[in-house]
Amino acid sequence: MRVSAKADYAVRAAAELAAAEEGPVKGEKLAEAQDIPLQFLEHILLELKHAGIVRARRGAKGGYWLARPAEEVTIADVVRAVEGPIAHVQSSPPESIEYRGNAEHLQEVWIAVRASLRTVLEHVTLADLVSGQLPSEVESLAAQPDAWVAR
Amino acid sequence: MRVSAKADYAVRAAAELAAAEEGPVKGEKLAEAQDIPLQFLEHILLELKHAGIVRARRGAKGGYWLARPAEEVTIADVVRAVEGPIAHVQSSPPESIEYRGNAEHLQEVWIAVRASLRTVLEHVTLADLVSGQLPSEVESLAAQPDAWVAR
DNA sequence: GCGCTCCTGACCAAAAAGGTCAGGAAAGTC
DNA sequence: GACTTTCCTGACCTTTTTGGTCAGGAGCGC
Repeated sequence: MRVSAKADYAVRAAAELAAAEEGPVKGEKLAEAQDIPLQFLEHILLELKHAGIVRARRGAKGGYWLARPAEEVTIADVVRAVEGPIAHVQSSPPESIEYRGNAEHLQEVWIAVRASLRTVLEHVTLADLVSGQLPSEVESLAAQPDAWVAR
Repeated sequence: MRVSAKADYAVRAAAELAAAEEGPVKGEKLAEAQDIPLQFLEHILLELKHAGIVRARRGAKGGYWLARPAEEVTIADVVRAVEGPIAHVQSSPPESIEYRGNAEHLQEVWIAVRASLRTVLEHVTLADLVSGQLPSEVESLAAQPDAWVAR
């Protein structure tokens, strides 16, 4: 139940692309802006490209840009591109697991876990992230003082 | 963002303990009931014991039982005992991370992610899980047909 | 043709995941 | 007190994941 460095880097780089003016941004610039090891970032950007989230051009004046408008790319899209499916249990999607005995209802719990993650990740777009105008459900989750304390 | 086998096993074993009549339950019985490798399960139960969730006694008539009533143990308690803190980012808690540039608001997003996980994991108790009577917020998350389809 | 920048695969070390094995230490029974 | 049962613990193991680095190739623009 943790967020990997790779996913964190991917979202941060995507945020930089979302905020960029028209035209390609060099990998090096992204790496500097977000303090990410360049060569590692390039692998991440390649995965984002393969997932159809980003486009790229080589050569002078080359760089990366978002394949779609920032309003249409969610954080879930970016995270899935680099980490794979969200909230799998033992490497299987929760809807395909069958529990026995007294754990029968555990499936519903994991489904609910995934659904709750989706309500955040699928509703925040890169445009929201850059502007700081998060959707109201997300805003209110983050607004609870409780949410900021460790347990 | 996945649930490990260990966490899944831990919750399932805890559910069996929650459902058991008064008195200790043998590790072997738990392993059979939930189809978990016995020796692996014993390590997990030991961690649950160290976390104060479970108690144990050795010898004939020995076994494991819940240290607290099943109504007072949440799934979050069990998951934290074996997986550590929920929703850390790059091994740090989200409240302690500072983001720069256009990713500044990413912290709020990760905080919201953690909060949303907590609304499920901290509100479902072992008693809820065994009875199938999940809290209404959780029930309604799992009731959306959408929640059951992969993305 | 030359420099720039992305693209790709190979490689690497450390940690985590998911177990297994062997033996010791308590608790109960005879 | 011996014996059985069951938990307790650490060592060990293999495979995968994580978080990178390195070296070279391929396309683009001038």
